[in-house]
Amino acid sequence: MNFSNKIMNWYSKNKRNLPWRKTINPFHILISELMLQQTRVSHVVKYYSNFIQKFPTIEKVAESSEKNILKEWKGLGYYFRAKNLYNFAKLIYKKKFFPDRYHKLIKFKGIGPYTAAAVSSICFSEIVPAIDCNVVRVFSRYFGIHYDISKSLDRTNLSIMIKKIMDVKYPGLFNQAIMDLGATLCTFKKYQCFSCPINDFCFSKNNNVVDQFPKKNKKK
DNA sequence: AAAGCGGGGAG
DNA sequence: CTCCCAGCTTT
Repeated sequence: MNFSNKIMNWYSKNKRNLPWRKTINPFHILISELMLQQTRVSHVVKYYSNFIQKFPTIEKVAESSEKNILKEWKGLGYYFRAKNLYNFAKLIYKKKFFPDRYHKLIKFKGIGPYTAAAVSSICFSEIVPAIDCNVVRVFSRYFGIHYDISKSLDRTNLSIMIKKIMDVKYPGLFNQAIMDLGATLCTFKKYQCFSCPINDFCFSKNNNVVDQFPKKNKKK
């Protein structure tokens, strides 16, 4: 089995049961990804279902007020995300066409490289890696990348590497599989290499240096 | 390249 | 207490 087969096989058996995984409605997926920016999954779960129940469609959001959107966001933090979501809904409501490619999505305020890749791969099967801190951690350990790849330029290089090994038929599932691996087994601390599906060719596991990755530049 | 933006959880 | 988490925008 190649890298992708191992990941996809593991994911099909071990994926977490999360509410936004029951749909490929692009607006719902976008809401989940906006909520998940720098926010833990367990925290988002409480808000996501509540939000889409109150605002199930783009129309409902667009016809609401910013104040009411913010009310649903209360406690989640990073409140500009809610404002960006509201502005996005109003724009799309007028255009009546949901942006279905990475290069279209990333033009909207609040949608960066990660979120554009997540939505376009999950909802529209675009072959583009979604790189969040889980993905950075997994691949910096797997490849043994000896420098800080959290910066934008280096993420472009990482993206090219991932594109070569990702599942081309189910890029959205592949992206989520890597993130799940980073969230459940390849965690920051207390990682569980013994049950990892890709531990055979993992650089840091084979060299016993998992705790040294990912590399971080010292700040301040 | 670095600050600012939130709140919560783990150690 | 510090660091981190399904990041992005602005300076």
